[in-house]
Amino acid sequence: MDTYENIYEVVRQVPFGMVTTYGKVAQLSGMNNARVVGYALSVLQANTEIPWHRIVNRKGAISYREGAGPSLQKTMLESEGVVFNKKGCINLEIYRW
DNA sequence: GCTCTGACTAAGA
DNA sequence: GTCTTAGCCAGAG
Repeated sequence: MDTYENIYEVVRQVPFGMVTTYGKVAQLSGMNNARVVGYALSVLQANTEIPWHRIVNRKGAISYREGAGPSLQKTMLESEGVVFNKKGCINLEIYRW
């Protein structure tokens, strides 16, 4: 459990209206493995306090099981003021934490 | 204890 | 810019 605790801690530090990448979280959490970060978020519950929707892949695109249902995450990010481009990707130049 | 899979990333083509 | 290959660590079988 302590393994993912670092990851959750990092994600929780992401400010409102910003996003970060799996690699960044992995590096900050000391995991150095983006896949584990994704796995850690996958075991999170919907009523969690962790802003998992602020985590995107390196392209800035939504990742919720590779296109399983990104509409929810996109909506939540838009509610925070995050803007998506035509490809449905976030401008990491602006919103990257 | 070994093998496969996985919300990924970096490097090469 | 996109596609492919290799690598990383942690769970599930």
